[in-house]
Amino acid sequence: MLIPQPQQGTLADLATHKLAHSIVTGELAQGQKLNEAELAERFGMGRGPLREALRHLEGMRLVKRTPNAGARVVVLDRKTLSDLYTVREALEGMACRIAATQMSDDEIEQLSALLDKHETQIAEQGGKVYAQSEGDLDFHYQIARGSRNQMLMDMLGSEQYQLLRMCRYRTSRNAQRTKPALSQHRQIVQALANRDGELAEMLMRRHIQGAWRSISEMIDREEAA
Amino acid sequence: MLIPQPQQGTLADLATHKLAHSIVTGELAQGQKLNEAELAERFGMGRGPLREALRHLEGMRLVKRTPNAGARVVVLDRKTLSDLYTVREALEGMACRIAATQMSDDEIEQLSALLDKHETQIAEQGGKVYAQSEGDLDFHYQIARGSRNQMLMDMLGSEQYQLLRMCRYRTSRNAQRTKPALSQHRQIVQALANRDGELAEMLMRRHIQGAWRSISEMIDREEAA
DNA sequence: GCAACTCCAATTGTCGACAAAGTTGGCAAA
DNA sequence: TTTGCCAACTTTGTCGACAATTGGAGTTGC
Repeated sequence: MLIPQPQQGTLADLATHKLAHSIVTGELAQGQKLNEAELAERFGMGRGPLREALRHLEGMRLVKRTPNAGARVVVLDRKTLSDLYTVREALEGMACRIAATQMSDDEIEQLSALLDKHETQIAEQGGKVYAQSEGDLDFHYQIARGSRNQMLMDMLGSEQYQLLRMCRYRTSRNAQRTKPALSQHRQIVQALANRDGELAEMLMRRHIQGAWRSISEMIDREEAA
Repeated sequence: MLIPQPQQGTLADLATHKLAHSIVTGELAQGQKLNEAELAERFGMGRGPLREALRHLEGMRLVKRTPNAGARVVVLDRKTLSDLYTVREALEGMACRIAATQMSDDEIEQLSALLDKHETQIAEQGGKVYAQSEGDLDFHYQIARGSRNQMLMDMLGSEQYQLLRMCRYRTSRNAQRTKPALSQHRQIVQALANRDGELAEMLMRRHIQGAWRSISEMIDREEAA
């Protein structure tokens, strides 16, 4: 689970995690109004902690607040997603380049093993693309960790960037792209193993560009229907 | 002023801005404990809005909270700054590449005019490096705007990223680097005018690497003393 | 029939008070 | 003198109530 510590100290943090999860999984629809009193009751807490949670989620860009008019779940329109993937390309490309010089041989080996696991999962899957999607995030996060850059790790992984997971949940249903993605992942690991940072960055950027094209086409089809 | 709307609706937002400003300018020292009751009184508001503001600042990475132990101003140690500049290199490089194809001729012309203004400011300066520092941020933010990518703009400009301004305030006092920086800025504008995105990205990345080296050396000197 | 106005309910913003956790200082025993 | 424990104080976390603003329903006038 990539959502940070599900339970910890304060109610506000708990509410943050619950809400983030509900938003990411789509349990709370995009653009939906978030009623403070109702949510507070559902979580069994007062409105104070819940308001703090909303402020935190606002910082995460998962909700959008307008003064005196409450908070709404963010809507991932085409432009927002496009912007997101551009940022991702820049950040993950950088992470990959650094990881090539910073990761230990052991870590790269584990990354390779992770891909083996994905491969068997895909082979025996059925409709469990969801697992692959989460696994894909794992792969990318491991590389972010490999950069030894805490800010990159925060932005790409735990805290910031839940937007990406949200996007995944929406689009992973009919993702036909698992096999080419896996192949690209293997290429990236190979470049990392060769300690070729420039190549690794380039492969990662192309990988993300490809993912965006795939998602973009999917949105086109959805809009046509 | 790059801090977004100083006064707007709610007290919590107001407190957010005031606190952000105090932290960025160093009025609140790094690592300083933030006492809720005291701050609430100073701002003339209850603790509720102030707590929300702290949550927001936590999302901005300007304060660090530990449950049941309050919030402290973040400390910019060497590693954090290094990570920050790496992220900046990736994001601003990307912004610059896109801006080369997206900015209008008029915008590029204005950018060039901005640099002219900086040049005269530097010539007649004295010790007013501060103004140049803010001006430098302006330059970088204009390029972010040129990318037409709202997420990049948020990350590099208004909301997120006040960390950078904080760093600037700390290091701008004895910045000897204004002249080479201006020259690099001009090169970047030239690349933008030529619509050469790849070159513009490369120049921007080198520019930021140079800035980091300069700051890194400054930290070395400070640590030696 | 449509527009605009008014009033009302619902929702957000704010405050003060209480509960819980953490911190500090002093006191006693080794 | 040092060390460990205990108690009081400080600070954070939480709740309920009140004020202010908004959005909408209903009504009235044109």
